Amino acid sequence: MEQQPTIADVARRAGVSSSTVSRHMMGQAVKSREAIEEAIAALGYRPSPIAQSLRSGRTLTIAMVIPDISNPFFGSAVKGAEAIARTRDYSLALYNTDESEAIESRILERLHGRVDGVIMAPSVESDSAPLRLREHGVPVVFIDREIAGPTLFDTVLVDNQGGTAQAVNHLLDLGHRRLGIIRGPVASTPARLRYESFRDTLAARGLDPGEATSEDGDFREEGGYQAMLRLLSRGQPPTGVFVSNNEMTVGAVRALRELGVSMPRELSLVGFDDHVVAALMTPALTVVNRPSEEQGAIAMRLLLHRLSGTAEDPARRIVLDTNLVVRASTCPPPGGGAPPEVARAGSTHHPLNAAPIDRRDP
Amino acid sequence: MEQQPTIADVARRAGVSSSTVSRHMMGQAVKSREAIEEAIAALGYRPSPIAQSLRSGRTLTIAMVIPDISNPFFGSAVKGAEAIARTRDYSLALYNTDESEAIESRILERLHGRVDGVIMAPSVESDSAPLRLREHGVPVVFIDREIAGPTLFDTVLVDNQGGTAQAVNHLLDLGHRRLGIIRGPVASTPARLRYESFRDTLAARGLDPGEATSEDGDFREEGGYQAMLRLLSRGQPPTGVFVSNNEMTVGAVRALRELGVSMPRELSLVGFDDHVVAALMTPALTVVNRPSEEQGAIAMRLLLHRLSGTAEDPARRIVLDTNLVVRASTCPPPGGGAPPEVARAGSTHHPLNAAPIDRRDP
DNA sequence: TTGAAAGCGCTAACAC
DNA sequence: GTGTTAGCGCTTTCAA
Repeated sequence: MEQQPTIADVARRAGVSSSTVSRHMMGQAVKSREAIEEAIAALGYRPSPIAQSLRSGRTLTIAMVIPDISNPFFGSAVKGAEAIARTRDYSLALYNTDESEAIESRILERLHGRVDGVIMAPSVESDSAPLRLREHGVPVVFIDREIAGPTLFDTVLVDNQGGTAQAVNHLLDLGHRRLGIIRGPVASTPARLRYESFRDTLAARGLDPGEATSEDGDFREEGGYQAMLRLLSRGQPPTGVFVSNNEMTVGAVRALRELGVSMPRELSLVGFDDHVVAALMTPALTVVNRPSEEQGAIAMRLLLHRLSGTAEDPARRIVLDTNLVVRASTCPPPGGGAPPEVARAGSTHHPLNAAPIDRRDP
Repeated sequence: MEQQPTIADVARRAGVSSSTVSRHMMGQAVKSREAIEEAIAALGYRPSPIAQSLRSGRTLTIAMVIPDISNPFFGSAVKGAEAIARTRDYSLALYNTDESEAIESRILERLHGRVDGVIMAPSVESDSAPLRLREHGVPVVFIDREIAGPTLFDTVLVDNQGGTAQAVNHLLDLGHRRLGIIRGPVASTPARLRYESFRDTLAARGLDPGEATSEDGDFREEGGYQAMLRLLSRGQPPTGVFVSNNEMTVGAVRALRELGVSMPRELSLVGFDDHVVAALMTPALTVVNRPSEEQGAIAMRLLLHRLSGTAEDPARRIVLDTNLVVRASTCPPPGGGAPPEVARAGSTHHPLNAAPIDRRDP
């Protein structure tokens, strides 16, 4: 509970000036090294990071501003980012926006001067707060989402279009013709891209996107639950449904169970984002998977690279590949569809995730 | 990209001294308020948090040091803690130890002077790093785990003994007599307490704990998987198994499926910690649940209370209740056991989590 | 090789 | 009510 010793204390004890101690700390060769080291050890001296920051103008801290830390995707991304940060002696300050633009903008306002850079998933594409940060010289890297306008920021996305196309084509290949989608908040990048790509893929296959049913969700479990209920209350409910993210998928499955709709016999489901346990559900879920920890790590690397400031590179936009993990929540539609051989052609099969499933009735 | 204006810039523009500006910022009444406010707005002045910290000695940052951010329990705890912190204008710095004592101690060393307080789940009970932080005047609150010795730190635990007893008694009530446990790393608080309580509960019910089979795990999925494989390779494998945490439960279920062991017909399983999707697996998992977000929030409240420094209260030790969520992964053992009515008596049933489950074969 | 001094941006005595 | 001054702990000129 005592006062931390300062560099002046060390200098006094070693019989030198504080500049000499500072030089020693900076790795310069110094005559009185031994005495200084003795004093440092005896006093337990540690330089004050705050004072160092005030001098250097650098905080060695990166902020990560994300919509929902309890979403496993963001949890993994944070883990990946933190691991990289630590290897470079940076700390990670975490902020949760709860998908709220208001909260996000309040957080961002407070970030000036506290952090050297920001990794964020903007809650809406119309967001202008990142631009203000940028104007103040704070580099920003987008993860998973971006904002409208010219590409000014380093960005790490996944191939939302490709992933969605994989999912939709998989359903079409199985023979489904009445498709549905549970969207996310379409003001956000991934929700918009996944929705657009859903429609584009249908059109590319000669189907009328207008006939597909779609419901709004909010990227949360409850939203997925409600959306699925609405989807099934239609006169002609879809036989194949694409759900735009992991949390909503959980809610959608819950709705199916409550209504007693058999999956995949009556309804096939493909989700975006893998859950650890998607493989363990019965039926195990067919999902579009992506490297989430890697996504966070790459964002952090981009940001630290920019902070190292060697070059004024143009903004980089990195798009990571997805892969379709075909499990048991998809099959041909009730009326019959394409044969399985055709259906599964072209889809990526991930054997590790498709562990044999005990179908015996408990 | 321009230089941030300082308080001196504002003072100059408003035609006053910087102390007057400072007073205004601190909420004092000031004659030249209008001119100052104009200058602040025109220049976009924001006080430097670093400089404020250097003066005040406070960083308005709390560190949270946890073993695994991608574990949903810790994810929720972080979410709860961050929410409380933000209401008080504190930031949360997150550090992931990956269950490694070495990494943890390196992180803690770097924390001096960077944060006002620390919330942590020590990786081992013999950990002495928290004591060093404490000596340097940094308040520490333990979450979920604690260290050996006198209670010097505020601590927020769950009722590991009570929760384990609920689980074990549930299995015994169902008629199981050959029980098994998959332990966590017993150098950590929850792993030790859950293991001890497992044995104590057996003894209290007149059974010999020595006859129960136990396997070491590491609180990770892979450890649970391996432990379950070993457990089942015994001559007389248990009919009821208690798994000490959520990640290991996922691994254990995977092992059961690979081996084609039917759950719960051949083997009943109870896990500690709920997963969002535990309810969606088939069979849905019976688990010991606890309020994880709340646990993080309480830890943060305790810490901020201590920082407000009004009183030198003794350390507080808060133990949160668990509740047993009975789902479908437990039933009487193959040879037959107590009738279900008796078996389920005394267990806490959580209706929301026990949604009806589609048992039809897909 | 080293010390003295200035200054990073802010706040709090202390005077007036 | 306001300006002057000192100082939080550090690093880096500038001289010696």
